[in-house]
Amino acid sequence: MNLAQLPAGPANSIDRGSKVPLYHQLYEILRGQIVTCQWKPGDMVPPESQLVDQYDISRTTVRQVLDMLVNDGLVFRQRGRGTFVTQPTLNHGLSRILSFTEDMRQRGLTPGTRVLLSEVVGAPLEVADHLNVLPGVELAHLKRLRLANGEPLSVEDSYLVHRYCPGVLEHDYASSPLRETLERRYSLRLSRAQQTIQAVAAPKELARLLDVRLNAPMLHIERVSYTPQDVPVELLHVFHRGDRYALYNELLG
Amino acid sequence: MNLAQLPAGPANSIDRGSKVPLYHQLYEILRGQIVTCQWKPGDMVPPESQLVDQYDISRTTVRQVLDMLVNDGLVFRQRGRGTFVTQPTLNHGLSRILSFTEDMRQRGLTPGTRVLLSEVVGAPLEVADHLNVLPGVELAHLKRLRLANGEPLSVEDSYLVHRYCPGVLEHDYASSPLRETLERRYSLRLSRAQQTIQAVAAPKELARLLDVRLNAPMLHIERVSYTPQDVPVELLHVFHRGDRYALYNELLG
DNA sequence: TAGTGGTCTAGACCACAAA
DNA sequence: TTGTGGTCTAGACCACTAA
Repeated sequence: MNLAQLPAGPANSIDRGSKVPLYHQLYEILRGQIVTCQWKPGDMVPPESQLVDQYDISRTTVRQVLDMLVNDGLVFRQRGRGTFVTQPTLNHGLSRILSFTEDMRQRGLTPGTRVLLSEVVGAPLEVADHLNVLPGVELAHLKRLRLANGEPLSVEDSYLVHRYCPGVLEHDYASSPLRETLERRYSLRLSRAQQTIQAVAAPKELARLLDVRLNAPMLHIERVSYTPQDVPVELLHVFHRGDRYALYNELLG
Repeated sequence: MNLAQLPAGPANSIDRGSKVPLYHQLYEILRGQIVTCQWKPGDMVPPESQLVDQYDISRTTVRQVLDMLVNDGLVFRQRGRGTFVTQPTLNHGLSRILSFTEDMRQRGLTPGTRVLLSEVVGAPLEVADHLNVLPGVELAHLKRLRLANGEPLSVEDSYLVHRYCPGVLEHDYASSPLRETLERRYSLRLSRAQQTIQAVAAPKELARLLDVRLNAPMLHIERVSYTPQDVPVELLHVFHRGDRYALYNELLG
């Protein structure tokens, strides 16, 4: 059995007997084409008429799926021309959960990582609260220094509920994204997250790690990520150097 | 002619002869009911079947409109129960353009304002660039100190293209929101905005105004707002005290 | 059981872009 | 002219909620 031939990921055909709605199945299929880069930015998505024929689904349902992808920012439509895969957006970190690697690539920077700490700990009270577990429950704690073009940019402090991903710390997170391991090895997909963003002053340890003066301004993000079943899995604290990192997003009136 | 009887805002009936799509007309009508608080948070929106009858529009189209309102975060649906107006969300400042007043109300704080500066100036180079006008073009410049429960919280620096709203500075912005004046007096609706968010150190003047020490961490937001025709109207710089203000939002995987 | 939203179909006609 | 997406209709059957 070869994992590459049978990815745990999305199927590529519709199962009419399944209880999963057709539009949801088709959504997973098309989304899979895009996130795996089988359809690349700028590529035209098959026209609605072709999707209707190919999957034997009504145009209304096909359009519902495309609407979802448009909402996700994965594709855009042009009347008379077609539907196209979006160029990676500039909505840095404020609409989709990005790994540090993805974020840096989008900014045209080369990512680097140094693992500072990797240990299993009992959940501190405040962390337990965010992850909806009892204090003392085993958590995987991973602390990493992030570099952009070799320069220190951020410090990430990650707490994972260990029973959902036992042995998670045995992998190497200097080179491969944590989210990738969670998805591949533990089938843990983080589909949703809540975060707060604040400006804070760098304490001594952070200042030293990031090579800034004491009390330098930092962008602090606290994020809790959830599975599709709304189970909280990860509490993440990120501290970005204020002089080197900005968030960008778009608002509606 | 009484403005209260004939608001410039949305009509409340469908015009089948109009070139504006039905779904868009219905969207404006329903959205109007909500933003004017004729339908209040928690209220049930008329069931789809009733909207179908009332406006003589097919259910598919009615559902398309409700989908848009759901996407806007204005309503949510519950199968078997109905569709309801949302409680004002906690997505503070990261998905909809909020006035300071709205923002404070959502946080349960009492807003206050002191106008620091109000003048017409020639556009500086950097500002002109953001607003897509030539350097030197007349801009209305408004600088305000914002208070929460009487304590200094933020400083807002606003630049408006003066020819779109001549005389805008003659109104009183200590008590009424700028956006409200723009919409009522000048029919300028800000429907979209782009912003960047950064942590910065408080310079001397800001530190004095906000009663923090020099170089204290501040959350800096730079925002350009656009009309529905994509004309940039306002460049806004906001500086929030880092210890008293946080942003919150939700992400998708 | 009655009323709600959730899913899905098979059409129709239109506006726009490109050849 | 052809092919694309944009708008709209009139149904159908289902799943869930509440009385």
